[in-house]
Amino acid sequence: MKYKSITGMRDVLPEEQPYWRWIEQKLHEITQIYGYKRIDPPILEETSLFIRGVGDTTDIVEKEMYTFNDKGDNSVTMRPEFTAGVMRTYLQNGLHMQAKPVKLYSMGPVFRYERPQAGRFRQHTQFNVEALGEQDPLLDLEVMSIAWQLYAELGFKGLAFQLNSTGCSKCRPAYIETLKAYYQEHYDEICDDCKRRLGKNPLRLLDCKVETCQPVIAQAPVISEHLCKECEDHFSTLKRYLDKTGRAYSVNHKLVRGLDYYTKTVFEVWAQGIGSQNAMCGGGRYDGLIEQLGGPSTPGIGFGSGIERIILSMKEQGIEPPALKSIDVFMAHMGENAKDKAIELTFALRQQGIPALISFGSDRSIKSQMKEANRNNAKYAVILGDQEIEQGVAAVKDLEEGTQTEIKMADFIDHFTNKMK
RNA sequence: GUGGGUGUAGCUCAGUUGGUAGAGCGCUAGGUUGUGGUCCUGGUCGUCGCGGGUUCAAGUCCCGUCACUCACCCCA
Repeated sequence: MKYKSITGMRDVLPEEQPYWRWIEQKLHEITQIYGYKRIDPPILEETSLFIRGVGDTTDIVEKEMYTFNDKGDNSVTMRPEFTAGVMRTYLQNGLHMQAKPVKLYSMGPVFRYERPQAGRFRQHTQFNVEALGEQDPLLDLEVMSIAWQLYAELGFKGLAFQLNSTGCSKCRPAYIETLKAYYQEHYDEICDDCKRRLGKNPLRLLDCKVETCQPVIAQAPVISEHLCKECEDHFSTLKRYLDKTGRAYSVNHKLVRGLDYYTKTVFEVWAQGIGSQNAMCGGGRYDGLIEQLGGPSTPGIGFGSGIERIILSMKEQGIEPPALKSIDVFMAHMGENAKDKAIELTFALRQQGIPALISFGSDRSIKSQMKEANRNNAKYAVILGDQEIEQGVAAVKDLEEGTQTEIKMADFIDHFTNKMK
């Protein structure tokens, strides 16, 4: 075999399509219930949009982007996430002039050049929900609830949010200084990765999985105790709203996010079956992002959810999607006259919206044609041979019951259209 | 970028102390005269990831390389 897929790129085979179909359908349904409208930004954007939007010191920007120069010598990048692109189209198309909040969702592929592993691919599919122009924690509740309701309706049990607040530009810098000072005191006790994080991304210190770092993390200052009044109020109100609506959550002081734009609320939903990549969705508030991108100061909140991860977890938990439409009629035939008639009838059925297959070739045994009907899970097999043509009938076998009857040719289409109603 | 594991038919895998390939599933044809799902029988399918080395002889040992996979990093 000469060609194979590129590392980290995955084929979605027919067997998996029912999962996709189902998730997409639920997503469209539920976003509509909450009044969110679909928006599709392009995959390719100016590279600087992501550098500015995601943060120039993040891993995503530093080493994971699919960036190249196009034929006009412009640096372009295949989106590594949705939010920056959605913000760009929000500003470019004047959505920020509309009544607030502006509530949007998207779905499509995103690209990150990472080493693939369970639940992590270089191309994966996200759906993304964004709500802009409102600082009320009610909006946090609403956005989080979309994820909640979607997973619940897909059949996930025991859902719970991981929840934290990462403060804002007023209170976070002071907390980070406190955290750094604490870690300086314990410098000899922490792992090499943490020594690096201390300089580059101190919030991630809390997230380290190395055994020897755990005692240090356990005693570390907790951000939710260092929030300003505004952030504190926001956080406690959100928790109250979550309680009120029965959304389970656990406050996770270690939950921090890798993108620079998050403020106040951050959350994830965890799931089983996706290896160590346990977040099925992740998101939070980004009250400074739009201004950062050159727009008017506008609060916002959103999340992304990886569809491949949802599917992995569904499989792990034995959640089956509804089957796609199955075949109703399989048309078997013997002889040229019968084949001509079979073609006519098959296409007439299809015209009526009845799923129908017809056997290919001309000299196949009835036996093998019946096997094919069975393999395709057809409900009925229609058998046409010289006898039937002569008598002006079609033999119809019910493959579930095993019974067989003859239908007059003149009644054939009506017979099936009535049956399939 | 770092570390562990694995690479044999379309799929899941077996291959014993080195002697030049097997099973199940699938696909296909049959089990008498035009009928499926169970059962039985036959058939189809492999440069044993790739390159080099040791050997009379390598799927089996050694080296390299690539790919896949799991984990770290990071993230959906």
